[in-house]
Amino acid sequence: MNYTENIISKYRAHGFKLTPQRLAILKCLDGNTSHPTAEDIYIELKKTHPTVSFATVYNTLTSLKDMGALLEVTIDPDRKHFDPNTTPHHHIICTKCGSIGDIFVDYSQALTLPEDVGAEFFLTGNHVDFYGLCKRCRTKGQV
Amino acid sequence: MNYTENIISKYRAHGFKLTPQRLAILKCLDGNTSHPTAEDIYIELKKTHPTVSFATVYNTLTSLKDMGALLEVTIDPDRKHFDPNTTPHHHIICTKCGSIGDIFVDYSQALTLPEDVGAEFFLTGNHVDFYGLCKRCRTKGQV
DNA sequence: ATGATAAAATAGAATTATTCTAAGTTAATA
DNA sequence: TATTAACTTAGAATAATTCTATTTTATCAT
Ligand SMILES: [Mn+2]
Ligand SMILES: [Mn+2]
Ligand SMILES: [Zn+2]
Ligand SMILES: [Zn+2]
Repeated sequence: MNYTENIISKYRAHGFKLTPQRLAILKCLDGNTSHPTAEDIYIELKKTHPTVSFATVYNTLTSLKDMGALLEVTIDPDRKHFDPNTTPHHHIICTKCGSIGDIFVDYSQALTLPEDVGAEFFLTGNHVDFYGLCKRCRTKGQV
Repeated sequence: MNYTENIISKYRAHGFKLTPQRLAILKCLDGNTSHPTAEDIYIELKKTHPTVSFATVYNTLTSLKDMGALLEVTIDPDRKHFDPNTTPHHHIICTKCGSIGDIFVDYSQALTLPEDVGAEFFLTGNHVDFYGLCKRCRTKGQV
């Protein structure tokens, strides 16, 4: 069962309607590792569904988030990125071009809180933002 | 030499003017561990400088960032928070009330990239977002 | 001290990301 | 095939941030 099939059954379980727009968004997200913004998805959708609205994109992304089928990635200060891979993982962002890569390593063992902070906060999760330069941006003489 | 004095000399070194508004913003930031938003600072400034504008707050924050005297914290998906403490450190955000705490631990030793990602990205930095519940929010029967 | 001037402050307009609203459309069900 | 709650849509609204044009001022050289 792939991402889309999985979500479709979840959608049905939640009593959500399966509309062409939603299916197109799911198709766009399925296996997508580019961490698209809402606009990226909107632009992609327009190709097959020219009358689709931004509201539908945002509404669907919110539904998917609420179902736990989509993550919001908060690494870019300018806009939200979305990630259909809900396996816990971390990200690295190229500080030059903004491209985002996945890091499937569990650092939890090392990521413990100092005593004073542990007394103040009950820890529920962690996410590492890595910063770097992607291969493309390191290559000299770029266009 | 405290934060403000330090920044004042840096401002002079950069040829920036020292205006009452800038001094007030520096005073507001000095030793501030609340990770305020631009609006938080604006509201605070209004008390002593009723005619101050948002543009001045943003301009000054940008100047401070450019001078390396201020960090932008990207842990809240809804707005930017600012931090006068430029010592490398990490943050924990209460997922209920949004309060942000500091974590002065260097996890770099443990935060290494897997081979494939290391081949694609040249690593320049890291920041850990911790999620949790603050004491206040854990206390039952809150107001 | 005074004047010249580049830099900064201001009000408000503009922009951008996101959310809301009201009206028309449709997937799901019977 | 009809019913209807849920969905889609266009566009308005909101909120964070940036820009613009104008006025003001800190600094520096007289
Ligand atoms: Mn990812
Ligand atoms: Mn901090
Ligand atoms: Zn890059
Ligand atoms: Zn809290």
